[in-house]
Amino acid sequence: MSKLDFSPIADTTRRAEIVALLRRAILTGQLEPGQKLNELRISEQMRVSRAPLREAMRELVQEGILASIPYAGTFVIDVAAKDIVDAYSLNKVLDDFAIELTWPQRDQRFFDELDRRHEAVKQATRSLDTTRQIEAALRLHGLIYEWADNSVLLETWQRLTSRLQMYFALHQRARNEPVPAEDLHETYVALLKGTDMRAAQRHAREHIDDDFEELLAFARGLEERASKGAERRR
Amino acid sequence: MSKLDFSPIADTTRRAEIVALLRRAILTGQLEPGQKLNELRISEQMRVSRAPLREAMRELVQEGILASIPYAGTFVIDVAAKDIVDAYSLNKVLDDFAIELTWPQRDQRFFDELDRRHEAVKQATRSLDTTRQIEAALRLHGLIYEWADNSVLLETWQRLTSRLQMYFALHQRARNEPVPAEDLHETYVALLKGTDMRAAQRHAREHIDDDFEELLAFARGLEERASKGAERRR
DNA sequence: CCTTGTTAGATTGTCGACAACCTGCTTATC
DNA sequence: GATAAGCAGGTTGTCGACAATCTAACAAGG
Repeated sequence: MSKLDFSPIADTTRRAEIVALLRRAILTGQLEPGQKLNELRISEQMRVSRAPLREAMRELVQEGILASIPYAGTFVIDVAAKDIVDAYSLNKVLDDFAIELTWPQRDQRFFDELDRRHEAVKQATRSLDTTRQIEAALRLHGLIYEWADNSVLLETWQRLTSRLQMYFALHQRARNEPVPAEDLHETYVALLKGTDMRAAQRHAREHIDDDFEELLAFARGLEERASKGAERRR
Repeated sequence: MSKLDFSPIADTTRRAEIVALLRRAILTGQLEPGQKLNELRISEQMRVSRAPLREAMRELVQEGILASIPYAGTFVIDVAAKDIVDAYSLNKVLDDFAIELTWPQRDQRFFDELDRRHEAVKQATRSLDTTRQIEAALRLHGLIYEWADNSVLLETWQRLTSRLQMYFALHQRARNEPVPAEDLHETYVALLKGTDMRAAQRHAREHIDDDFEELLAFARGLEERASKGAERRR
């Protein structure tokens, strides 16, 4: 009996690869909100028929980052200021819950992984690669969800994260300069290692509120652009 | 200028209809957990080609009630006891939040709608149609989410509800007798009309815990069947 | 000038057929 | 008899073509 246990091999369907490609394009902001996805054009670019592409798009619609209107087209979702407010306020509630569930389950492996991901954030920050920085920060943040041992909660957070990542990417793209925000994670990690759960929860809430103001101001700007930019869908 | 404003007309794609048909079959328990969906067979029964059927199935996979394994098939998700525990505990947290958001927005229209839905539950209970009873109860419960004015929260709850509905349907099917549970809703409605938000939240939590014990016991039974029932997938 | 009908082009939705893949059985080999 | 190779049937994944629908431009009529 071998000690080694293998993980399932990667999905080898075109569909899965298309999903990954499209998701990345959307979450990094390469595909802008409101933009229409032309099936024929994309399928030709990817050297793939429309069938797997369409199936991939259906998945992303359900994932909440694409929106489909029958016979009209499939579009990258529009980002309204209210959406960001909504997502953030729910995120706060979920954070609270995730910390509560994770708290009694913290062990050495948890702390190690926490450090590992924190390190990844620092490194990404140094590299000035904003996309990677966002991904790393979200991965750090996601640890409490992975550790909470509640599959429904984890899945819910991952859906929420897709949007948050999109919002952040747009934000970054608009500002076009990296954000430091390092020390915030420093205290976050420290509190998760500590003994005061309430303090950790409180910090998570406040931590969120910090970047929030800035992001929201940006969102209101987007809102104006979007209201008169319906014709951008082409 | 007419005062009447029209709502968007219904989706007329085959895909949308297939989604609705399949979802209903799953949520009412006509398609059992773990069961495999044969694309050719279903497409012939529905007199539809496989393309829209497959797209519909992709949507339901993302909705979390189907699971897909490449080149092996698409299956109705298995119901594990842990899933029910997870879904319920998250539901409690979301209820709390939904009540908090809805509370300051309650108005006459809210109370009217609350009564309307409560009445629908009573009527479904009298009719002994368990499926309709479940749907009515969930619709009553969903009002606080619709009123909370947080689209992300609403969407999250709807996803969660799909599963809860599936669990309930299985439960009912197994017991094969209707559940009264009327008075529980009576107090729930009364508290939502009252002035003590904390009391309403507390009741929502306890209300949930009530049916929960029973449902969980049932789930453990399912678990055993499922572990040796992988070959039921045909 | 405004409204309504028509038409052409482009795009999405659907179909039937083929290719890739998995599974179980049979057969061959030791 | 056990194991491995190979075949056959069935199912999923993908493709290219056709049908249904939408959009925008233009013409006709008031």
